[in-house]
Amino acid sequence: LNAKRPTQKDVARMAGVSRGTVSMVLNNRMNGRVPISDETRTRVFQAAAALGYAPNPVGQMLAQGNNCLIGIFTYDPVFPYEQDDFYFPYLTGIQQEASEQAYNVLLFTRNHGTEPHRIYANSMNSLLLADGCILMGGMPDRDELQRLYNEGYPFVYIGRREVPGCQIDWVIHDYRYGAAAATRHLLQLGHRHLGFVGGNGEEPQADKLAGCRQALADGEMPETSLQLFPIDKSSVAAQVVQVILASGVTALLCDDRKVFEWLGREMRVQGVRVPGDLSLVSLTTAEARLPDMLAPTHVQLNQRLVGAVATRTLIKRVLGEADGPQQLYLPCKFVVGETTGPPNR
Amino acid sequence: LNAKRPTQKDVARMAGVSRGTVSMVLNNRMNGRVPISDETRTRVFQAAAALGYAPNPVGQMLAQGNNCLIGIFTYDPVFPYEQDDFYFPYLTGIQQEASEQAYNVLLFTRNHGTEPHRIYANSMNSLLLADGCILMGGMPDRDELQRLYNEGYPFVYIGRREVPGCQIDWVIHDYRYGAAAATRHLLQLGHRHLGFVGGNGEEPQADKLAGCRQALADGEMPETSLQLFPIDKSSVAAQVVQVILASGVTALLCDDRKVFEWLGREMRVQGVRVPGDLSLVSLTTAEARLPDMLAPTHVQLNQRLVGAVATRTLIKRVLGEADGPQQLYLPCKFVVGETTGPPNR
DNA sequence: CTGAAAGCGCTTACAG
DNA sequence: CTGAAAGCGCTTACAG
Repeated sequence: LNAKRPTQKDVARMAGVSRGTVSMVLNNRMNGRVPISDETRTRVFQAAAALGYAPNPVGQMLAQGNNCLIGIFTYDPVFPYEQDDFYFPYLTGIQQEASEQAYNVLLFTRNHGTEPHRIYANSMNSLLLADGCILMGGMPDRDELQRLYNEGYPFVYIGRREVPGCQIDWVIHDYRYGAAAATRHLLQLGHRHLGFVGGNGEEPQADKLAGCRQALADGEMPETSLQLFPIDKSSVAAQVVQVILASGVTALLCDDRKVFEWLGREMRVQGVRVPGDLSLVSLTTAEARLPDMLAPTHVQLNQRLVGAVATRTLIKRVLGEADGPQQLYLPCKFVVGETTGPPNR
Repeated sequence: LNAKRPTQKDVARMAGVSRGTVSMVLNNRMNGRVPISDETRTRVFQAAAALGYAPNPVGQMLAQGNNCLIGIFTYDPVFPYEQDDFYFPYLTGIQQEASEQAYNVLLFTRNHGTEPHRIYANSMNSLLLADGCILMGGMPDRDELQRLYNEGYPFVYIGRREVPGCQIDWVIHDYRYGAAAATRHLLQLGHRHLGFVGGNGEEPQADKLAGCRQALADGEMPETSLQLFPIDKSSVAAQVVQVILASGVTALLCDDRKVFEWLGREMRVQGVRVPGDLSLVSLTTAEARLPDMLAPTHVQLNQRLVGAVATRTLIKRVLGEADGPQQLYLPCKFVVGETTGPPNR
């Protein structure tokens, strides 16, 4: 395509030195103890500038074996786009931390067309270009995680994930705390019969459920209950709302914002009043997006922080500075909005 | 750190073939016309699987000279975070297109601490790891763009940017069209004296201004005017609003969403009614974020599309399939909301 | 102070 | 059908 880029050899020839010297000068390294003469140095710099030379990073990477590259791989489709505002704050945190530690960030989008998205495309690890990788996504392939772990490839999962036989690194919000706080709030308002609506049965949801149950137990109230309403992709909102209404619960803990909004919309359609007829809590960050929406009572996450800490942890792991499995719970905050109130019945 | 990863040589040894053969088999390439025997192939595959071998992409990149990597570099700080929802839709579009074309995406965050963010860190092109790069950001360094262009490094700017002596590639919304539509709308409502509030004087703003002026000229109304209210980082909202009110304009075209929200907030503080006292238009996508906010009259962008088209253009350029400068205007849509109405005076 | 050589892990003509 | 060699562009001990 373009005229070939100038190479180290060109600079060396022009400056009248060897390639090794060019490398030393440009990287400001003096390998033996004796420094290179100022006169030689300026000759090299001038030649580099004259040629518009910049070292080919690929050559450097190969020779040094260190790429200064943090990968991001997600098991979720990047699309549908509605998830952007959930996914991207993590990315911001990752970028920030990577930037501070002088790493670039590599998004492994390459095989994202293939369904499902896999790390071992053609049965080979496709993550090797990065020194280590941040993994995300609701439903990872545990076998892949196990294999990755056994191969010694450095990675950190955003979200708690248990892999048989391995203690993988993860960073995650303390969903358990958040769910417990939400449950206490509902108990204080006078609710006794709570519902929990959730989708997949992955660890983050288990943590939330555990938090709810613990708060109920700690509350030591007589006659409290927690009913589960499992949903999946085939669930119909109208039916789910009917089932919930018929169940006698007066308040609903929603696994995440998506469930929260999905139910909220349907309730409005059916004329169910929130919080009059039913109190509603989102166990992840939710926002009042439309002008006529209530401010949600929700557990506010700090995705930026989680992303940054995951990156810090990963870099430590890459550098061999992490001893033992890193499994971190980061704080989240319970925020009382307008979607919860005293029970009506 | 970890036990060293198995290398091509290990596979070759185990399978009892040469390194070249391993390469041929694993890449499913038959360089001469004669295929490699099935028996040899399975031996190689088995050895690779047994060792958990995956080719080191850095080696491949160096040998092939093609990295399948699209870079993203922005002159804007990634932070403050408020810009996330403006910046990220572009990213989504880039990712999508890169994914479809089997490219990975590299975020050049590495020197993002240094102020200002530069491509030529240590006077050397830091973008070389990617085959080509998408550039973004409000206030690029034109000298860098010129140098990049002259070196033949493939890049596409998101946003029109003129560089002396070069015809660089860019992809951009048709702001001119959007601004013209907004202006026509205001004229139809009966406004005659319009204001334009804008910050930097970069090309996108010039396009918007040109659109406004053209619509005014085409309207052929007597006694219309367009007043400019330039602002910068030191501008105080309260003062700007005072100046605007005193100026006699009845409608305001805001260069972007940030200006729109900044003025909107201040007007509410001062009790200026929108659109009663003043009609307000945002010339980029704006949303009603708070429950008691009006639906904005605005020009709706399609950042995802722009990101995707920029990526497509860049890849063509990288592959040498682009002939001549690529300078594309993509459609945007004018949306009438609640912040515009007939003038009061 | 500087140069020649080996090596990083791969691919690709070129011989056999 | 397969192997030996050169080359991608760099860095890093090692000699001088």
